[in-house]
This record gives sequence, structure tokens and C-alpha cells, in this order.
Amino acid sequence: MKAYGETLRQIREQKGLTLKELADGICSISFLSKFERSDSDITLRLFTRVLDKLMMSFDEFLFVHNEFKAGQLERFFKAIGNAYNQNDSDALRKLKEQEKKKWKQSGLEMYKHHVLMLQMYESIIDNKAMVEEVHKEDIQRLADYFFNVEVWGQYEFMLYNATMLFLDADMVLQLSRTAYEKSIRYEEFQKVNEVTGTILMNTIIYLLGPVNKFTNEMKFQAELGEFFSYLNALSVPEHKLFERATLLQLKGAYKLRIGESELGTAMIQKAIHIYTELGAVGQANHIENYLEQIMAYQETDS
Amino acid sequence: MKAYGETLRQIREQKGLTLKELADGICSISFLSKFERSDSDITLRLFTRVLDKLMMSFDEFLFVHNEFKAGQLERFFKAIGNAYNQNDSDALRKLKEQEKKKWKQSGLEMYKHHVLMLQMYESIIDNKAMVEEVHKEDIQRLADYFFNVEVWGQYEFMLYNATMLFLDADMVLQLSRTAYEKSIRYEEFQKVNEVTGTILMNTIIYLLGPVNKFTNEMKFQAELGEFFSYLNALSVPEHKLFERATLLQLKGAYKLRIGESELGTAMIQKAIHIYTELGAVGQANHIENYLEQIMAYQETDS
DNA sequence: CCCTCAATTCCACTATATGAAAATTAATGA
DNA sequence: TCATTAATTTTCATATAGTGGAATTGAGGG
Repeated sequence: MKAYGETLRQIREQKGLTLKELADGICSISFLSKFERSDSDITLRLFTRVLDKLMMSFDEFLFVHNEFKAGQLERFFKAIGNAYNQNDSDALRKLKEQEKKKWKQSGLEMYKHHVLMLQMYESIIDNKAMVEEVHKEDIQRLADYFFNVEVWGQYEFMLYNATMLFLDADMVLQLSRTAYEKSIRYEEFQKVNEVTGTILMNTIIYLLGPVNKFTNEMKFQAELGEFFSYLNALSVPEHKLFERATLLQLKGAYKLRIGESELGTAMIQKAIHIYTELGAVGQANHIENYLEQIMAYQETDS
Repeated sequence: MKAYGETLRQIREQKGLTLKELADGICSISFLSKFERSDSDITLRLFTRVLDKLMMSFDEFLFVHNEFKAGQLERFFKAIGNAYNQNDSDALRKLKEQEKKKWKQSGLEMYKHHVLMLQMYESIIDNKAMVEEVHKEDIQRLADYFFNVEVWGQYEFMLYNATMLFLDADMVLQLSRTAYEKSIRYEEFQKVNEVTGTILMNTIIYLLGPVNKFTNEMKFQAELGEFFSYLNALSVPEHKLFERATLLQLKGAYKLRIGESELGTAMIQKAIHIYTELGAVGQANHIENYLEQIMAYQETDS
């Protein structure tokens, strides 16, 4: 792997800066030269100032350094998401083995969580019943982790989003609420902001329950109201059209759920219409199927 | 300012890790302890591995470290944007003085660009004619910079987006094209991806020309087609509803521009309708005004 | 109470980060 | 062609990053 210094040199030369100019006020010229030739490493403090001077963020620097590939966190969850969406249980198993290995080497709890998560996705794909008894305590451990971490970071948000579907309703209620509260200080940090959105959406979907229950009595009415208001707050910026469209769609589903069929259908139709107008046919079809499923069950029922 | 080590300690403790666990395989326990107590700095190489183990990105770490504030790059451009949108020429002048000072201290060209940019925004707000002669060469310098930087980073994209409005049409054509091409490798890097979107939108708006010219002959027909196709390519992911809506709106404006009034109006109405349905009244009004302006001019003309 | 584990401190030692000045290279121009 | 100058690399001295170990403190836990 290329050293960081070489990347820095590339960037500096791109910008037409001399060693002297970049080093000025930060470190000696000779040292910067050494670092760029990977004759020496650099301390965090100095490097921060170098990047500041270049008006560059660490993540962007690393992105360039890693040949324009995203960081490990995103790659990890994206790999899981891709494998799951493509029903590729081989890929999931592979990922699971990797994490298991890391766990055995380090004994760190986080890798155990990863193994659990991957196992669960695997069992969904393979349509195997989850070996509940065995995992029960692992799940509890995972939930405990979420309850104990005081400040959530992007990792916790993403992990929770990827596992909430396996947790009990009362846990989900508490944790999603916690997640929303903890996310507020990340308002300016786009990535966390976005995961929070998905968490809230998934929570609402979770609380609405399976489609074939849409005619029974309602369990989480108050809580749904609460989470709708969170999602509303998150979608305040007017350019967040995707969040707003999803909100519309979910509100429609909610109306359907509580029996206001005409209103609910109308709202979902609106959402479908918007997606269609914008040429997002995949999404439009997806919602349409969802709506049809509900209708089918309700017909059976009546 | 708090030292990095302290922040790391907070995070480590939050995650319930011991020094031993975090240091294992990376560095000695006693050293990590030293670093966390700011008794010592840490090298970039080691710190990268620490963050990797924590599944944390540099930017997120710095975000937490800086008390949940965005990085300097974004703060800088956001400050300018805010001041401009609020017609606050005092704030702009203040920013300008800051950059001027940096320029005098370092002699770096980039600060001169910043001064130029701020001066131009200032003159728009104060409705003063730009002192063209004086700035002509500065503008040329800025354009030269864009032409010479081989690999654009987030900074270059943002700077170009903020200044293109002051450049000549032929420069804008070339540079926007370049910008799009250079942005392709940043597909996975959200922030650059987003600025690219705005650059393309602004380019199209620039090429469409002022509203009161909407009845004259068309200059950049071919180029507009080109940029529409770029923006189309960028908006492929179906969740990019804002980009898609803007595209609809701009295509409508284009139709109006080339005389297809009914079709153009219909498209823009669609966009307005979507914003309205999604409760984005600000945006909806904004587009409505735009449409009315065009219509007013066309009526005068006929 | 003892026992254990996490963290700090101290020490001795090595590797290397960092700065100042000298040497080299490259480019430019008279 | 030879100065001249700027940019970079080398050299070398020193401060400090980083290791490993051992002794100490402190906080539970049984």
C-alpha cells in the first residue's frame, strides 16, 4: 500500500504549492519533504494542520489515498446490504467467517455483534427458522450494548438500523427513541442524519406491523404519532424530498392501518404519483405492490 | 482547545473498551494511556489504525472533537452562502478582511481567490457595478487555477460552484464540462457528488440566460442538451428526488426558452405540484415566481 | 479481607519525528 | 555558458514518539 506521504505530495503538486508554502507555519520544509517521501511518519497534530491549510477533510484525503474508494465503515455495511438484497447467502457466510475470525483473535464484543447480525440475515435468506434459544442471549447482549453506549456514533446508528428488525417491540421503541434523541447533535453531520432518517422510517414500518394485520386492532397508536413527529422534524429542510415522500407514504399506510381506507389509499397514490412523475419507476412499483398486498388482505377479511 | 487524546478517551470509554483491548495489535498500552492523557502526540499511521478498530471515520472523530461542529471547509462556504442569502454585506466584508489577512501573511493564491469571490458577492448585494478592469486579471487567474488543477477536490468543486457566475460563458462551458468529468471518480463520495449536482444545475441556469431573454434566439442549444444528460446521469439513483425534481423544472424552463410554451409550463407546473404535495411551500413559491416572471416578459413581447 | 483487573507511573531503551544548515538539483535568464 | 535563484534533498543533532516491564494505585467482587 502506498504511504500517506506520497498521496500528500500528489495533492500538493496538483494545487501548485511548494513545500515551503505548505510547510510554512506548520513544520520545517525538510521534514515535510521527508514525510512526502515516506522517510518519516507525521504526528496527528501536524497533519491536521496540513490538511486544514489544503482546505481538505481527512475523509477526502483518505478517499483519494485509497484510490477513490469509500471508508471501511461504509464498505462493511454496504457489503452486507448488497449481499442481503441479492439473496447471496454465500457472500453473507463469507463476511460472517471474517468477523468470527476477528472475534476469535481479539475477543472484542463488537465482532460478536457482527456475527450475530450476519447470522440473522443469513437465516432470513435461507428461510431457516432462527435458532432462537441460542441467539436469545446474544441479542440481549447487543441490546445491552446500545443501552450502555452513552454517545452513539455513525457505527452505532448503522448497526442499530441493521439489527432493529430482530429486536423485541419494547426494545425497539426505547432504542429508536434514544437513537432519535442522540442524533440531534449530529444535525450537521450528514451521514448520521441520513441513517437516523432510515431508522425512523424502519421503526414506523416495524410498528405498523405485517401487512396481513392491517385489519386488527391497533397497538402502537401513540408511539406511531411520536415517531411520525420525529421524522417530520428531521425532514424540515425543503430539499429532503425523499424523506418527505416516504413520510407521505408511511402516513398513508398508517391511515390504512387504522381503518381510514380512502384517505390512506389517496395518500399512498399521491406518493406513487410523485415517484412516477419523477421517473423513479422502481420505487413507484415497489409502493404499488405494497398497497396491493394490503388491499388483498383486507378484501379477504371483509 | 482540548487535545485529541482526551476525545479518544471519551469515545473509548463510551464503547466500553479497555486500554488493553484498544491498544492490542496497534501500540503499547502505556503509550496509548500517555496519548489519551495528552502526554504525547501520536503518529498518523497509528491513529488511523486506532480509528479503524473503533469503526470510526476521521471526520466523525473530528466532528465529536470539535463539539459537534462541521469542518472548516463546509463552515467557510456555508458562512458565505448565509451572508449572501441574507444580504448581509457586513458579514461578507468581515469574511473578506479575514481572507485578505491570510493572504498578506502567507502570500498563497487561494486566499486571493477567496477575496475576489467575496468582493464579487459584496458588489452584487450593494448593487455596485463590479470594477471590471481591476478584477479582470484576478478572474483570469482564478480560471487558470481551475484549468491547471488536474485532480479537483471538494474545495475546487465548491469554489467553482461559488464563482462560476462571474466567469465568461466559454469558460463556464469548458470548466463545467471538466468539473463533471472530474467528478465521476467521486461517485462514492457524497459531498462532492452533491456539489456536482448544483454545479450542473447552475450551469444550465447560466446557459438558459436571464428570464427576459426567453423570447430571443437560442444560443447554447447543443450545450444545454449535453449538460442535461450529465445531470440525468447523476440523478440515476431513485432516491435522488430533489435532483429529479430540479431536472424536471429546468427541462420545463428549457422548453419555455425554445418557444414550446405549453409543454414547458406543464412541466414546471408538475414540479410545483410535487413540491406542494410534499409540503415544501418555500420551493413551490420560488418556482411559481420564476414561472410568472417568464410569462410576464413573454406577454410584454408579444 | 484478599483477589483481580484497569489504569497510571516510572524507568531504561530504541526508533523516529523534527528543525537548522549545508548540499544538490533544476530552471531561468543575461 | 555561466550565474542566479528557487525548490528540494541530505546531513546531522536533538527532542520526542513509542516499547516493554515492573511497581503502584484504585475500584469492585466474592
